[in-house]
Amino acid sequence: MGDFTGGDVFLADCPARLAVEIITDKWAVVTLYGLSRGPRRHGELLDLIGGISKKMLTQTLRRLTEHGLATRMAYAQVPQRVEYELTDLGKTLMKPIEMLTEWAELYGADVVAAQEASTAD
Amino acid sequence: MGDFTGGDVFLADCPARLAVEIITDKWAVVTLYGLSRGPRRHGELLDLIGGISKKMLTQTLRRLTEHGLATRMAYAQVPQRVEYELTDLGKTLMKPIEMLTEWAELYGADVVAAQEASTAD
DNA sequence: CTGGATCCTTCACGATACTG
DNA sequence: CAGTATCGTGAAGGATCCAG
Repeated sequence: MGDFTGGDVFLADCPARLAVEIITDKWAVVTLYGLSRGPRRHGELLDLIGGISKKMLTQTLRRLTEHGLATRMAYAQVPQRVEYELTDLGKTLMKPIEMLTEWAELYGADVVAAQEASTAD
Repeated sequence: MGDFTGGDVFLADCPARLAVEIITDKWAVVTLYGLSRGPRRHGELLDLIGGISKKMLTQTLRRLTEHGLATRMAYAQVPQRVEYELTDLGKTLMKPIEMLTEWAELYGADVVAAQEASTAD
């Protein structure tokens, strides 16, 4: 996403940009989370992740697969069965994500409080 | 990720959702990063973060401020001078973000490789 | 210099219907 | 059940001009 003429920070084209791209994807984190406990079928994820549409889930899963974070296994059955699973690479990403959720548990209330304080001004 | 015991829906309203919202914001992470080394002026950030528009930066900074992650200090000068700085709360978020950038440094190449492999199909 | 207000374009996303 | 295709809407985001 970027060629920048910026300075020394991480914005130029350092690899961190990549992580941001992956994480910034609206449904990626949630989907990864849905896969964190083992293989899941498309329909299972659909239920597990409330609020995501079939289209977005498919799209997100394909992207994760293309990035080598998940695998897609289709079983030739009727009815068709497709399972997604984290790759080893994908699993390595779960640790940073867990850090994030831990942060949210620790400081989420503070953020909400700040938000309300500024809204009620 | 504490709660997500069994058949729980991750998305429902667990605190992690908040972190996802903050992080998912396209420019938030980059902006936080720009502030991680100390107070920065609006214009400085604009240069530091290549590719961001003035509008988006303002908008992102306001949201960070509302969330209690940054402070805005305006000095009554001519020309006007406004500095943004991470709050203590904001600084706590930097650790998870650093985890992410570390991940990117470690595994970014793998992701790119996977991406190219799948694109070249 | 900072940042608000418009305008305008693009696209992300959901809903729906259809294929295998 | 899994995935694709199409369409429509609303939001995101850039460019530009204006104000303090």
